[in-house]
Amino acid sequence: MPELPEVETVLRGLEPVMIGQRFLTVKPRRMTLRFPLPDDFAGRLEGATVSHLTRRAKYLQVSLSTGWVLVMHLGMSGRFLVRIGTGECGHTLGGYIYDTGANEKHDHVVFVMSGGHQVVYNDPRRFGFMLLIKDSDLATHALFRNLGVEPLGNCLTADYLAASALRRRSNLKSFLMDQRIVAGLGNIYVCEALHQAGLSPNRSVSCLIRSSGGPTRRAEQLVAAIRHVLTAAIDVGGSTLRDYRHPDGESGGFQDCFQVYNREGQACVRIPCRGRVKRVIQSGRSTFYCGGCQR
DNA sequence: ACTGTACCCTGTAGGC
DNA sequence: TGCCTACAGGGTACAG
Repeated sequence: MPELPEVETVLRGLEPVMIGQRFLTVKPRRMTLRFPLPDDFAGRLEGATVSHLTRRAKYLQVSLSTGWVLVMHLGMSGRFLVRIGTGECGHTLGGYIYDTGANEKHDHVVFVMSGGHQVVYNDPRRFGFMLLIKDSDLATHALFRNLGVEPLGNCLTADYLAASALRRRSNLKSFLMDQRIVAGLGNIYVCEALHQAGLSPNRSVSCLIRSSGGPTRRAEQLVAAIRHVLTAAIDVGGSTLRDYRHPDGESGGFQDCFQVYNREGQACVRIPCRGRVKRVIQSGRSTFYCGGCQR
């Protein structure tokens, strides 16, 4: 579900209700999501104060006063909802203040914050998970150790893409989906970035490398396209498909900007391209692209 | 070492 | 209406 722009939007929605606040009560309504919740999950969070929130790839990291970090991943269908709560006794004062359409049956974890909000984790498919990792172990933890560069950071360059492509023989789609290369891209934004760059998802990654070993113009275009697509998506609060919502219940807007994703059979929007959007399966996932302008 | 497949789980859309 | 299949934003354990 959530790719980088959606996780970034969730982060921004949670910051105002979590930063500087204590966990008063933590109520796991189910002990296992994708993995079991950490031992004594509630006990280790209750009383701790949130110092700050960060995002790495598609992970949310909530840093605590205790030196631990609550690491959360939303999987395919995870979402956070914010309710106005009473705090100490955990009774809901106003119920859902926003009509989000969420099914309460899938509210798996409730964080009651000292500021008077309840942060509810809802996840029908339960592919999401939560972990507690020591701050000092974060960088070397198996989840983060092998992650590639942040696509919106300074490390994503045409040189980096070309160098990463040297050791590989896959196509561009699989290459960009690989979190060890670029961390945070998913199916939607890879499809959109490749369309923006005018590159076919079937093309070999070797097209990024010059014979001298340096980056090609295609590599430059790809970097610019990734940045552009992600930035535009974050600006409108990510994409809302099916059940994804912001913590405040609002929908994202980027689904209205899709050029190829979910548009199989429709006309390419690029002018003067007259191609139609195709859907193919690559590595078991749908790829949408225009056979006309993506070469 | 790399690449593709099956799988975790639930909900929804579309065909009949 | 119901039943069936295919498919969904992710990541991992395997087999080849």
